[in-house]
Amino acid sequence: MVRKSASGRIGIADVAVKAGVSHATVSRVMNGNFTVDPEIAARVRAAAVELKYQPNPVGRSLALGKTDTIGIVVPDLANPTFQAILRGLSRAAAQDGYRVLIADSFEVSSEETILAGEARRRCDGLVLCAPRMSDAELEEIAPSLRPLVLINRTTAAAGVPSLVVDYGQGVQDIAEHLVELGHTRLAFLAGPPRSASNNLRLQGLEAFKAAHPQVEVTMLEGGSDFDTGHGAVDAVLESGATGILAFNDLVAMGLMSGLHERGLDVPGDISVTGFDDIPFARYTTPTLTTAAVPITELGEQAWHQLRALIRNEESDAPGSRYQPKLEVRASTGPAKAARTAVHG
Amino acid sequence: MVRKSASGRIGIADVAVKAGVSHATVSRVMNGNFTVDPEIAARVRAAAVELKYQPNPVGRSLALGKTDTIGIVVPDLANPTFQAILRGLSRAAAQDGYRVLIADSFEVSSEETILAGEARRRCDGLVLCAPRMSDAELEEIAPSLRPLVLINRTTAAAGVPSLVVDYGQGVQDIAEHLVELGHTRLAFLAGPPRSASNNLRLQGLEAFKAAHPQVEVTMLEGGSDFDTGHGAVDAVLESGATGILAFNDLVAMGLMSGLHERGLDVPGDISVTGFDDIPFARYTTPTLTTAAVPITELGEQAWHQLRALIRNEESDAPGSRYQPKLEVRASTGPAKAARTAVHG
DNA sequence: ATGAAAGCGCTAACAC
DNA sequence: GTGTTAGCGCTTTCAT
Repeated sequence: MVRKSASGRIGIADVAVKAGVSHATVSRVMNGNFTVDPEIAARVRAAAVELKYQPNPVGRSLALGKTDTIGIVVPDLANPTFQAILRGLSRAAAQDGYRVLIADSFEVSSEETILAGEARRRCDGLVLCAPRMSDAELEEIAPSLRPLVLINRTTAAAGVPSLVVDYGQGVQDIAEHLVELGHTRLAFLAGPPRSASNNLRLQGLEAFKAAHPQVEVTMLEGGSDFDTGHGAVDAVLESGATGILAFNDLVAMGLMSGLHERGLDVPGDISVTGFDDIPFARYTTPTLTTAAVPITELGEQAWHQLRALIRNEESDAPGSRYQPKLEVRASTGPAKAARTAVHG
Repeated sequence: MVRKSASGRIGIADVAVKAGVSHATVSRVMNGNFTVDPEIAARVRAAAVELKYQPNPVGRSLALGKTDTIGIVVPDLANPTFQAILRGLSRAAAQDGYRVLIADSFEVSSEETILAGEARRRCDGLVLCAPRMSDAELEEIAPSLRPLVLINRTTAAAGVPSLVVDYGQGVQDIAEHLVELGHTRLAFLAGPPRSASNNLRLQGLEAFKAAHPQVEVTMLEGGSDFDTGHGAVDAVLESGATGILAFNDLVAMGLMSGLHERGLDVPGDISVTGFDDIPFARYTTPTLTTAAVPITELGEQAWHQLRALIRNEESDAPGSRYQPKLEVRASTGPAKAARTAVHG
């Protein structure tokens, strides 16, 4: 029995009526099933075009058990790193006909769990970006979120690949670079406390300190944006360090700006380094020494991993590690005679 | 008849079985229907918790005819302007329990129509961000996309509010500022050709030229990123202009960087202005004179408009106009004695 | 107050 | 080859 669609919108039933066939046939035609008589198929297609019929994805999703949508949960959509990941992910997924649903947790780790679950139920898979939740919680919810890909975080839960940038190694490379320039007093302007990538940087610094006991490394609290860097000038000067490793490029830029306002020269008085190599980094004055992370590619790879899981294929690289690449530019230079700490 | 859910996942039927009630009752409880006996309701809730049951949003969407999701179509997710709009939109929508589905058209205007339609069918409403398509096409498809909100674009189609930034006025304010500083030869480093906001800027410049016939305004082709600005140094110098209006802050930063490399001083030799007032603008060297656009707020307002349409309420402000605010910083200064055009 | 049943729009197994 | 029918998981009349 064929009824006309009840709602206002054009449904498969309307096309069926117009073409004088059953809605099953319409469905077949719309899905390219070749067992349909060419003549009838043409009639159906004509009716569909005339009525501007487009299958309702919700009905389709319910019947097929898939949504052709993936979700991504990020701690902060304002952060350029996550924007870049989102961009890479969205572009790659789009090429395979998948859309992306975004969920911003605004750095509230308790919210993350809820958001992730909700997003996952609407989608065929999930990318969890540098989640702020604890290892225990992550491991507990991970199975229920699969297919799941982790970025900048790992978990003991099975079948959950993760893509992580080796921030630890990157920080060590930067520190080595500063030491080679003669710096013996360094300071690290840290990122958000719960950030996994910040922890990796801290671990890297520990390794560095162990290898270079003669170098003094001061730890300063921070954040991930310009203002953090700009506001850290006092603390930086107080530390007496001549080589500053900022959490990321944004922080470095804010810091350089603040130092400039104080009449200090970079790298003449102080060398500053960033992290990420965002496009801005090569246009700052001076241009910024940093560690390049192929961050958009990370988003793209996340999709490839997720796609493999969704298709139930063997993942070719279950968990990849990305090595940042040191980019030496103009914000770092030889250490000048040791500065004395400035107090106040 | 109550059957257990067929698929692997926990469904409403499983909870019904466990609680010894019909799934209708479970549905009532899950939706806070108070006609259910408190004792039974408690039993159902307990069963739901124990089974970790969460209603399937797809089934819900099909039954309710709504998805609690909105879509946003942007021409380029890499553009900070659209990122900011997305952020504002996402944050505001999340507060009302709505999620955001993104569709990036990658500046391909033919793709926009398809993407918009697809996104719309999965969502309860759509935000179309500075679409590149023609007025005719926009007007034609707009009705089928409603509830629809336009950003930086208007249409004759009925019931489609739009939020537009008055880029024309902003550009005029900047140009006036440069004239007051004594500049008589200006150049505009344009944005993407199909960009509506670029057209608005061009219109603003026409108005400016009409009001200031004595001022020479050179038009230069451009784009919307750093590289555009950086690569425009030759053209800028060739123009002989002393006051350069860059399409946006990114272009301005690229240009300043390029000028710096040539040993030219900003604003000593040339004044440079941006547009948007992205956070970076106050940290460049020199700090950037620009026109501030409350772009995140724009995304937020887009949601409020869309929400009103979805709820079928009267929109309180059917189509708002945002005035950019001139921010004078250090990248603009008095014109020095007229430079002669540099050739080659 | 609760269960049975219809229906949201679609796909797919099953008959013919 | 095509129509009939039974779901997909949920909400919501309509009976009781």
